[in-house]
Amino acid sequence: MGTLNKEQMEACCYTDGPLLILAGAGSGKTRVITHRIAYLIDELSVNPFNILAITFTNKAAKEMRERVDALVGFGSESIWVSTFHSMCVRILRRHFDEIGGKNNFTIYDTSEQKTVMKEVLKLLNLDAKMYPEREMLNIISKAKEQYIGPDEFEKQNPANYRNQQIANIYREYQKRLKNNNTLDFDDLIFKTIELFEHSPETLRIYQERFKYIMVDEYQDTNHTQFLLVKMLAARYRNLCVVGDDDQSIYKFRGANIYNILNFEEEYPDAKVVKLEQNYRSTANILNAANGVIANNEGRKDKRLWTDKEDGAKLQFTEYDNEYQEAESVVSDIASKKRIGVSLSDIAILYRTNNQSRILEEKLIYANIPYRLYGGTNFYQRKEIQDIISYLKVINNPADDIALRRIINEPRRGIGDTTVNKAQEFAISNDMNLYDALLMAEEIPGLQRAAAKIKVFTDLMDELRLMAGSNDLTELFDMILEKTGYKMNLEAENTDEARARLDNIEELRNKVVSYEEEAENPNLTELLEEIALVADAADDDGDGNQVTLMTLHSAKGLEFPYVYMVGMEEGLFPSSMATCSDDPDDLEEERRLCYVGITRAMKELNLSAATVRMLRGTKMYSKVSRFIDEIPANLIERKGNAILRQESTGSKYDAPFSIKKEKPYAGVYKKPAYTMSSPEISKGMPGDVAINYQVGDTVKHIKFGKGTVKEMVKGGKDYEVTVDFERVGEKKMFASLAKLKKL
DNA sequence: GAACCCATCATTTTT
DNA sequence: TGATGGGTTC
Repeated sequence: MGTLNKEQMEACCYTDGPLLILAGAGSGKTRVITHRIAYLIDELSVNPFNILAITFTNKAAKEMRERVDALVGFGSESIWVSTFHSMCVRILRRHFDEIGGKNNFTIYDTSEQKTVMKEVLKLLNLDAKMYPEREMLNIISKAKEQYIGPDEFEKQNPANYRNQQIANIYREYQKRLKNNNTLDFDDLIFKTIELFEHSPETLRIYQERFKYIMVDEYQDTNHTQFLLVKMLAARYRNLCVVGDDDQSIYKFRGANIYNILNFEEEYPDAKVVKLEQNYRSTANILNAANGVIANNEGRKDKRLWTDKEDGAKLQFTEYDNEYQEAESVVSDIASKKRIGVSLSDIAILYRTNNQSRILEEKLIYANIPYRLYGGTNFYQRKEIQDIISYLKVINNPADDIALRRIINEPRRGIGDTTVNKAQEFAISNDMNLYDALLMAEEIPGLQRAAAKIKVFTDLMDELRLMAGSNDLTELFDMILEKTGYKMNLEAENTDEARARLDNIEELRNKVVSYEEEAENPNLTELLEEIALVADAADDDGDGNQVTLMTLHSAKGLEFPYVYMVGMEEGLFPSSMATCSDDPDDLEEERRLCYVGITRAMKELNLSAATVRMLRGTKMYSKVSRFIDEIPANLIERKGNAILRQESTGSKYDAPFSIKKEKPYAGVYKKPAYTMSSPEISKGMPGDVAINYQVGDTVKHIKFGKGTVKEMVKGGKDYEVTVDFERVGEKKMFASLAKLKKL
């Protein structure tokens, strides 16, 4: 594992012109990207400043940044490693004014979008039953993903009353955002494209800057992201996209699988490299995954292989009901624990979040610690939103939504009637709510509340003054004190109030750590980080826990032991997909199954329940078709599943409607790659004289002094583990790290 | 402004 | 089944 294999190297060294890396699950994709960046810098002397690496999640960005840091000697800080959204924010902060915006905009999250939409519907006097907020926001989001503004929306859709109304809603919604000096998530990308279209000079700046562009998880990009990348790469065309069409599972959120499938049509001179060697799973697991995904049509032709051993067969058990299933999974985990398996090596994966409940119950009962991913976000809690709203109003008084949220929180006698009057006045005078409050005395009908309003605006003005000094932790504490928010909670003296105080404390910690880390801490950037980096609670190092998560959130992760529960028709694949007339919906479920299977390294246990309580009613389901798509020689069936296979007169209707045996090539193995191709090794990193060994003190250009702990030879490179005085242990490649013996 | 009742409606999620 | 939201009542 020390070096790159042939294809990985090929992908690493092909740097001029468009490149598509089809990276199968577990094929060492991140390694390739990071090594590619290192190669660009160290071997081709590309200025790190000219490199852009785009990821989808902050987590991925962070991981990539760390790995690049470890590989690249110097200058890695000037590489842009960022998500689409934070990249766009960074660009818009400098140029939004060129298309009539303000560069100090704030970002609205989903709940704020919803509030805006409610107001829009009220203003337009539309029935929320006919025009539900959620659906409206969805339609707008889909439009924005297609780079369709309100006017185009009206033009492109059938000219009926409803569509006209929706276009009006869209227009009004945008107007509100603009008045509040805010953008929603989709706008970040939309407006950046708009900026580039409107101002070719600005686009040119970024084209010149980003001479080398890499996009990870390319199968997850939506249309606007595709457009954005295309614009940026248009000049130098050094565009490298990495992805796996078989792992495209985010269609529902706008991902367009054709971005990756048609990459070669978009870029006819594109080079394609396939990474097909899997380093993660046993052969049995891998071939099970291959067997399942082979049922999809219109995929890129590729087949994962491994030189690992067959390993244990997959297990499938059908239980009577979901309680039995959960209990059995948990007792299995308990026995693993007893023989010394680390709980952090175990994951339970399911299709829908609500399946976690029973599992949690049984885990708690069995006294097995677990970590649940998903669920309510920390930032969605009321108290957190409240405090953030204070920060938002201080930062951007035009933010009506945040203002309304806190104007009477805690109670200060400014009720809905008062606020509504002020809001009406604001709208008819084309000003924002805060400005209206400042002149409350002159607003008819507000004289009585004016005194209270003044106390509030004075408080906010005072806090805003404090924000100017940029001592954010102090500002945070002042908000809690001066608004009485903290006092109120303390006075409540309930468990709930104490939990809220704890959450606020946690938010405070985030502010503190932001201030410590930021180069130039300021409120705008803090809020941006909160909006953009709202990942579910940081991993607290406490490792020995079972992981519970949806199949979706498991993408990109791996676990030695995996349980996939709820393998039932109607649940997985979901009934939405089985009933859909778009066959791709079913294929997407299958890809999700493929993702799930390929998370497992050593052992994969699948299970189903014959009867399951679903939405208050008992559901009798057939076993998931995906179980039958796993080649029979790779899987052992237990429980009801066996009864069904053996006796035709089952109590429930024959679960296996699709029983025909699919032709299968059998267990597929390739010998491990041996490096011999002179063509590939030419100019590769690796011809560095190594004059140090384990125990020596060495110096790294960035990390400083350290001691060599371990050197693993692989091919012509060494993977060196060094314990640095300042930053602790790091793994790096001898050829790239350029360590000097002291 | 809080407490309560009824109706409704349910995938997947990041930014 | 159970969470959520709107509307009503005290």
